[in-house]
Amino acid sequence: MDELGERKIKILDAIIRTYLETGEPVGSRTISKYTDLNLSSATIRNEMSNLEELGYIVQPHTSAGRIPSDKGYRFYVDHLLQNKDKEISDMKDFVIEHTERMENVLKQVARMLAQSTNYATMITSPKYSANKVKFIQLSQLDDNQLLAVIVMEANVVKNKMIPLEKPLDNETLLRLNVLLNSTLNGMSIPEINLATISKMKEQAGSYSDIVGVVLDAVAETISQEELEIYTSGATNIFKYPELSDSQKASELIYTLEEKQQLATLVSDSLSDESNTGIQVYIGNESPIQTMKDCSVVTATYELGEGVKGTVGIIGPKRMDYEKVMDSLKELTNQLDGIFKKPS
Amino acid sequence: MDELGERKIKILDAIIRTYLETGEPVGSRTISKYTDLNLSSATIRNEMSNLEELGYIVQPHTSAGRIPSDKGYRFYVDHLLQNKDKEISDMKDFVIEHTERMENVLKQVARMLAQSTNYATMITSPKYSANKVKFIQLSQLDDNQLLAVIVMEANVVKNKMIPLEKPLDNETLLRLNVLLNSTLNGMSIPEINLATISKMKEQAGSYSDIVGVVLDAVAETISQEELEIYTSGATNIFKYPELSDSQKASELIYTLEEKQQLATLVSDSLSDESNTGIQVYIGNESPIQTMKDCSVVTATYELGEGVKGTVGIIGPKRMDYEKVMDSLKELTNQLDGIFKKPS
DNA sequence: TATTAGCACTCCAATCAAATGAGTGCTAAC
DNA sequence: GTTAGCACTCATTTGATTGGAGTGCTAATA
Repeated sequence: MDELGERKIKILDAIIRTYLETGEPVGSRTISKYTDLNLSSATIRNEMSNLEELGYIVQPHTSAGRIPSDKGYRFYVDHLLQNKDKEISDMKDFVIEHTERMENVLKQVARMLAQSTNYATMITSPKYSANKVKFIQLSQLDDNQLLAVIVMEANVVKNKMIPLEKPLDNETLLRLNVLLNSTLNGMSIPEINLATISKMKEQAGSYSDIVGVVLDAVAETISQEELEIYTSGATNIFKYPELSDSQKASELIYTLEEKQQLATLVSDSLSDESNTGIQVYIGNESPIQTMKDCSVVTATYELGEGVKGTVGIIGPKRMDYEKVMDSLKELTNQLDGIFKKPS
Repeated sequence: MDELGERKIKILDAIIRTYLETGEPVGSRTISKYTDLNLSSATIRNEMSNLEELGYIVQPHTSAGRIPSDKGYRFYVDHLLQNKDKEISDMKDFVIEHTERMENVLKQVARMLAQSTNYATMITSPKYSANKVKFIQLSQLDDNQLLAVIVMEANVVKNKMIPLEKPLDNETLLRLNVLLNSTLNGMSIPEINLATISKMKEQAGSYSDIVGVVLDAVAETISQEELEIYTSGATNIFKYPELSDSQKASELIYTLEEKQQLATLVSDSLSDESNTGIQVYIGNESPIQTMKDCSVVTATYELGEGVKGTVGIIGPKRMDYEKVMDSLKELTNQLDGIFKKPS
């Protein structure tokens, strides 16, 4: 709200709102008519000229209307978009079916969000770094394979097949199971480091050779954290002419399909924590090059105890920030704790 | 090779081959020059006129060259594309990294295939209907949860969380495990029907109430066959102008993203088995409406014992059928048996 | 009788000019 | 400080023109 002056702000606000609706450059006459400022188009023109000099708006070409610059959008998001904390009553409720496989829940969430917003969406699996081991079991599958089943605190189950030279006898298997459970139980992933492992190898005593193989496999499985990213609604971008020419559409959809690049967004959004938990990247603010003509809004959802994931919406710069941010708030609220009670 | 006559066939062949390369309607003059027929353009014109009457080629508009009709492509694929069984030496080898998670292998295959062909690709997880149960284990996870781990013949592991009212004592658990393994071991999915289950409930005797819950959960888990479909290279369609206008591209990419519709292709391709295992759908021959401007080539891969999956390539009608079919053959060969030796 | 040369005709695609109109910037008056 | 008025700019649309590729048909040819 700095040195802009109230009138300029009102005009900027009007310009941006109008542009968000129409997607067309907006001219002085429109503003003069559709605001309660009672100023002639000429005056508006002067102010617009100023606003342009200050970098808030931009002319696509001489003698066209103005459109917001990245700086303009930024100002709008930071200052003009008052979060009026409106009642969520009229918000479409996110009916999340209670499937047990988290994967399916996430896919579903992405799809619903895409449908209700008409933008492209992404959601990551939660990062379980703070998650603890709850239960481990080794079973002899056949003569040369061992199956390790590991259950983490939030009922995340991991499986690992371990090849063996020769079968283990029952007693060894039992001991191993006891050893694994008693040592690793309640530990979180960062705590399971080399020191822990070598200590266990010591305790294993005479078996230490075979035990080593097993331990390494188990440790690897536990600590390997696959960050899955699910996207949906990629084709929604065709609804916005400014994104739907072959070139841009292709690049955008490619990044959504390939997903790796999206990971940068995630780490960004998880670390830099504003108080609301919602982050807005406008145009070049996004770390992803192909999204320079887009805006990305991300939010963090939390299932308690540092178990966090990211959900994001990708749309044109003139996206409906208000609706999008509300949707994300609502969604993260609902998502929070949905996995707490299993099934 | 019916009543077409050798010369007509040669001309048709030339037209299609030229069109496959250029993507432009091909005129009589081009054919007259680039074939060894030594016929003037006028003669070619007459023949083309005939071919058009017979429905093999089509004029986009008067006074343009001809392009193949669906019927023309069909003839080409059925009769002109002699599978010369060329040495696969010059084929780029599919280097499939040996990750243990099948999911990742499939994703990788789809991606590589898309990259090497420049078309969109899909691949399904194998259908395990004939697969047998190898190992089952129930574990008491905590006071009100049981974990069932089921391993199938091809080392496919399934997990299921079973909610309990009150914990089971050790003996019951042991008995259950024995019962499950002794009864279900070696059974394939279709064999596990209601009769089997109720018989087991009988055998369970006094526990039958609690056993029922567990059995149902296990049976459900085993029989629930999730047909996963992975796609890749959707944005490759932008490389073909005839597919890359907003409308078509959007619809196509949407079907690739949503995937459900692709399932119809799969069942089709698994059932109707030609001797080569390769199926070609040209334009409207495809069961999927949005692909009427595309051709789809599918192949079946088999991991032995009726464990089958489908892999497919989606491209413009003027795709390089020869290369595509070769690639698929090569791929299915490599894929066959890759999961036989675990890890 | 089959093939070919020649020519009129069609139609797409590219090019260009003029007309349109939304919007600006500037100046002079209020 | 605000406004009316006017000249100017420039993307977009429209229509007319042209060029070229290709066909279909007819008449000549082998």
